Amino acid sequence: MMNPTFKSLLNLLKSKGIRLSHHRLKVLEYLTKNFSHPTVEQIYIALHEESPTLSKTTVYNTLNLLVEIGLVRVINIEDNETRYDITIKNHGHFKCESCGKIYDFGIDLDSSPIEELKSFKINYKDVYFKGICPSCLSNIDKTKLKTEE
Amino acid sequence: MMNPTFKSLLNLLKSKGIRLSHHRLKVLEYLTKNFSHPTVEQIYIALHEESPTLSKTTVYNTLNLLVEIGLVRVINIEDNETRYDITIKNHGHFKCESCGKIYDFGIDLDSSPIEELKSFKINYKDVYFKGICPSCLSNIDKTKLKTEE
DNA sequence: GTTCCTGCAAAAGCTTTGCAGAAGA
DNA sequence: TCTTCTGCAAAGCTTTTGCAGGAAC
Repeated sequence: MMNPTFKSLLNLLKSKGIRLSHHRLKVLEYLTKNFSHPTVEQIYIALHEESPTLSKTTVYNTLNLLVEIGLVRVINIEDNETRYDITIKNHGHFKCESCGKIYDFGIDLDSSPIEELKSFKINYKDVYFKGICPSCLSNIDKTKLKTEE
Repeated sequence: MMNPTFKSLLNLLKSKGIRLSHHRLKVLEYLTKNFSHPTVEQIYIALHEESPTLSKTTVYNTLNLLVEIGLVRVINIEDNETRYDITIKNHGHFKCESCGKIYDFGIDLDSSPIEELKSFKINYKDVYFKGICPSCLSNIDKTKLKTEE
């Protein structure tokens, strides 16, 4: 049930003096099971079904808390939606402008440091790409073929 | 007064059938003169002084229009502030977490395409870094020295 | 003279806040 | 028991919208 990674997360929270309340655990569990870069709304809707007493305020509070202690990253790929990501490893985010899905991709910006920024202290690096994903590309092709028939 | 770049911008707008109204020109001019990645608020406050009839709605409308036709880029480095950038050339944005200033830096992600994304159609690439800028770093050092005196 | 733009006010979203009651340690 | 968390409602922001009057062409 409880994988080692999840358990180590809980220990980290405990060590910071953060109470492992029912709702916080639910939010954490959701994030570790769904790497879909969810919005607050998505998390709330999903968890509210099984925990009807959960409020959106608590989802906000919990996410802000997790971001603060560095367990969760904010994804600002779009200006009208804030998304959250629990994956720690270095990666970029690609958002499909057609279906809205967000894909992770590996990218290592540390291997060749940027000369211009050598006297800057860099704490976070975000890479956001936008475009059309392969699945939507092939759908567009099909639509074209149909139209041209 | 009107540099060639600015003139070519106007021609581009004309060619798209966009009217060169007084307020639109003011917003465009502001963007070409201030590479400070301003927010809507900053543009509004600056221009409202000389053009008191300018409304915030028009600033929003104009910026959305310019983004739509690809003349201006949206910067979502922070989730509580949308910034705008008229520079076309490829560059990343560094935001100082201490003073809030945004710095441009050159970065070329096209030279080594990402294998994982070879079947994706990529339309936009954004690179956002956060940390502390040299100026704030030296201030922190000075403060430390003072405290330790 | 048309068409499009602009400003105002209101509405729509999203996120935060204050506080009393509930739950965790 | 004491501290912290939670939910509700309200407030605070930013951004969008509807519409009548005004400016651009």
